Amino acid sequence: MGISKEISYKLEHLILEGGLAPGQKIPSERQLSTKLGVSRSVVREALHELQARGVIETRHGKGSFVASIVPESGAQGANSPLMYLYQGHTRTLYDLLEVREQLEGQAAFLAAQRATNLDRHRLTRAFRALESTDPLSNARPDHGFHHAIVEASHNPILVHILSGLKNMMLLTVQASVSNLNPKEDMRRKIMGQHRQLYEAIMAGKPDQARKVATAHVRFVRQTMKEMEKEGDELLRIPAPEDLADLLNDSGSP
Amino acid sequence: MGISKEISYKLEHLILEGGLAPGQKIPSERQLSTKLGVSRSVVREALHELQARGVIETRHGKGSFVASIVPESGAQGANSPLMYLYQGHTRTLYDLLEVREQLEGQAAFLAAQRATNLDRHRLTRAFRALESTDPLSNARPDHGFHHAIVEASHNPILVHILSGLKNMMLLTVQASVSNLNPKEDMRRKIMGQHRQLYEAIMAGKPDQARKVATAHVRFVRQTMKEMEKEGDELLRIPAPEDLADLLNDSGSP
DNA sequence: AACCCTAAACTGGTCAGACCAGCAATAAGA
DNA sequence: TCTTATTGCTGGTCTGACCAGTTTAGGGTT
Repeated sequence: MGISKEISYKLEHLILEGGLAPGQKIPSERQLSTKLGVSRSVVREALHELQARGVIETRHGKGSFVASIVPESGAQGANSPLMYLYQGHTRTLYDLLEVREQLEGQAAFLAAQRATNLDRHRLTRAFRALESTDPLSNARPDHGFHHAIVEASHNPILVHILSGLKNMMLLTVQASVSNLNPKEDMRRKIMGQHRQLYEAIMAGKPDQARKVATAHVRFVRQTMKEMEKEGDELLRIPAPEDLADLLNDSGSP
Repeated sequence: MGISKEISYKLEHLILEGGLAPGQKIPSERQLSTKLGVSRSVVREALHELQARGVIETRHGKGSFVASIVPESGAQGANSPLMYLYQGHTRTLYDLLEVREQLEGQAAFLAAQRATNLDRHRLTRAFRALESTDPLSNARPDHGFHHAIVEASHNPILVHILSGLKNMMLLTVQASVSNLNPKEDMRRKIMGQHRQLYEAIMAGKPDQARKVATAHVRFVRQTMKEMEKEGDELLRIPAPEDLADLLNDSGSP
């Protein structure tokens, strides 16, 4: 394997094994290059890879630091390959919701079929919390409600995938949810959908639960699509159109 | 933002937006550097980042290629938390197929909607390969066929999730498919389902495609109720070297 | 003509040294 | 003492060279 990979592997291993604590500064590129006996290019690429994976953070003029392994979200889905891949891309949101539509539907279906008394109790509590929430900070209860449904499906695979997707959504367009709800009209509709979903599951009607759940996600996706007109210049980057032919003209013999 | 980040973002954006298909070769570093007006170092670091994220694969002397996220490379998907958790447990298979049922259905639906000519060509080739296969070694063509469908859906999230699930299935009960097919009766039924699925997608009938796909997975799940297999393989980790002191001795003034 | 082998001409991988830009501590001047 | 300019760190970019795999086109040889 390439030297670069070896270096990045060594560093990552060191960091993860506890040799370097989060927040700690790692040696400068020039120091590493001399000490490791490789060129600075190699060190840079290795660091760049670690940076891309979220292991370290680099600041111009200061140095590189071990990333503070972050927050409370837990290790499980946070550093999935999916995470790194798509966050920040607008279209990702639609892809995400396209998948979620099916999975939430299935989760609701199974939940209506297999929910135990404990599940129903949790679900009810989550639903009540959802009802008595001010429109602004309702990202958390919404998450809790859907999560309760998924767990009631008793399918751990489903739980994992959906929690991963949910995390990705939060990273991709965190603001969109809070942008969507404030409109009183929207909020009422979503509230109604949640209630329908809740009642279908509690009544043990799988097919209806699926129908309502998919419709709910589809509704969110469509209204979110309409809102896209405005808004996001945040991560916008010069038009990729002229890049396309650039890439194409080398593909054909 | 650094130039490097912009470049990697541009390329990633292009790839995800479908400008570059999986497996396709991207221009050489030198070409990119001149066309984009930056140095080769920057291009290298950008590519390196994409490589670290699994978006592209790079081979010495050949070039860089858009990663067709799957099979034998398996570096990142293999050690997903999910892997360790569930492999070997029988029930996992049902959970897996319960989820797959929905996702394959959605993939077929989207494929019937959005397949390009190139997609149709690939799909046809995969289907032909599936037809002319002896029952024994048909795990690979089956994988190829379904993978072609998913990629035709043009939803990278779907591609990733399904490829992950497929890997898990392979680990969980790899032999099951080849145990299922040898029965001539089964094989013919599955063959018919594949043909129906193929034709629905090629004819551009989304709803029918979804129906057939979900029915197919459900059929497999139901007829697969007596399998139990093994599958144990882990990634070994090379011996870590003691450059810990190397890193430590630069931390103190 | 068909074959094999070698010599370019690609590709990515590494190296060296230079210069620019952000940052921080220190020395110089008020 | 306070302010300012210098100096010396840091990462970021550029250049041009060379090494190492891969492919391909020629040029023999049979």
